[in-house]
Amino acid sequence: MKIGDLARETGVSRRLLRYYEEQGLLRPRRLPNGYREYAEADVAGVRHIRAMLAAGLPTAVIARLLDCVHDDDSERMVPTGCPGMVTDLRHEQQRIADEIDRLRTSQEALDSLLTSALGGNADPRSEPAPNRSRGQIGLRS
DNA sequence: TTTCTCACA
DNA sequence: TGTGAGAA
Repeated sequence: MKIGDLARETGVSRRLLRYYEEQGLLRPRRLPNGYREYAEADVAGVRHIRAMLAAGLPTAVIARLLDCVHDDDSERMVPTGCPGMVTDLRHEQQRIADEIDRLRTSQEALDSLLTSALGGNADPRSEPAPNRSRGQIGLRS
């Protein structure tokens, strides 16, 4: 199938499908006219890519893990297991945990600043944010 | 319709 | 990570 067909079947834009190829996530063969020719299995492949991206995995890792999963009867992505797969996933798990720690530290610093700014108000996150939308888009009439 | 590339958020 | 535009 051509790129437009795959885009229609998966709901992923043609532009994004080309981007996935560029990142090594899809390997369509080429027709003599240069057009990409995708296999039926690429429909599931795109679903797997979306699922892994949603799990926070970077494309470089997804490229390695893509051959380590398959679909069960109900189109659920299940790992088949590859050497290094668990290591990769654990590493990503740790990276995300570190990122959460970093964000929590930022949040605490901002909470502290806001607490000072509000003069000791109990919960710095309870104060409504200032309304910056007035006089901007969407209000013409 | 599709390709590729550059620029950008 | 993902998009838009432009030229072929």
